[in-house]
Amino acid sequence: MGMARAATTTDAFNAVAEPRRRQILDLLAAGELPVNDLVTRLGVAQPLVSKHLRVLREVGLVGVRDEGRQRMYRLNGEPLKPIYDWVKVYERSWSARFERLDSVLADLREQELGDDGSDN
Amino acid sequence: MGMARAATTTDAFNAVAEPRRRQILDLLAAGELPVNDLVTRLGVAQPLVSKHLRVLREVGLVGVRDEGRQRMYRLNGEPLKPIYDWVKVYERSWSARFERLDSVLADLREQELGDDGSDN
DNA sequence: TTGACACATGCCTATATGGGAATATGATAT
DNA sequence: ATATCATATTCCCATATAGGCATGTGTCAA
Repeated sequence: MGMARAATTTDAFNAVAEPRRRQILDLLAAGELPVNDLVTRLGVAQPLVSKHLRVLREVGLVGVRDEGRQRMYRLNGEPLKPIYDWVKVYERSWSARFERLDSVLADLREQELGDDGSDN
Repeated sequence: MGMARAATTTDAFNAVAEPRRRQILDLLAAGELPVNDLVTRLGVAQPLVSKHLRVLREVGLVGVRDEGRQRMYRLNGEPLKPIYDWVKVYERSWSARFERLDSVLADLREQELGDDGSDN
């Protein structure tokens, strides 16, 4: 009764963990594209692209529109918002913008710990 | 010779696809913690926490320090930067901040398409 | 109708889990 | 030395892929 890794269709986090799917989204960011264009630009087999698109569709990251025999895929970035919101908080851990503030806070913390009441 | 999903230790994208690991990072964001504190706060089995910590360590998202019989884990957010950088670009697809600009661009595009040279 | 084109789906395999249970490792206290 | 506490590792299982290949489905042209 073991559990495996969560499905790629569980949420955007799992969906975009796959590099190929991020590439697809990057390509769609410039505008609608039919599957074949994605196949050409990615240089991978068509069924594979279709499968990745299915995953992206199931988490709502892309939408489709029928146009003749082609299917035009378009980006829908909204499901990425939870990722952005979550990761944004951690920006302070690498950005130089926060370095000064962090060092000040660290100093305050040290001062507090070392403060034994004496005024020296 | 089939390929499976990339290892969770491949990069931060795969590592944080697991909700439990995001929880761990969230807890460590407040400061160093020993494994047992994480076990208590997460309410999951200790071996499971240790395994998640291993994954996080392998992608560099946490560091460890030995303190007696405890192992103090600390956050290192830097590996999250690629995620932030990638997802940041898509903010325009959901944020209201960009809605006006986008609608202007859409109008321009339509105008261009519909422009047949007549001035009506 | 027949054929070509654009996609989607089904089947198969090797791989990588997340979690449970038991056990191993390491440090501290007695 | 021994018991105990704190973590890590190992073995196991069911599940979920990503990719390759073959095939099904739907649309348009001749």
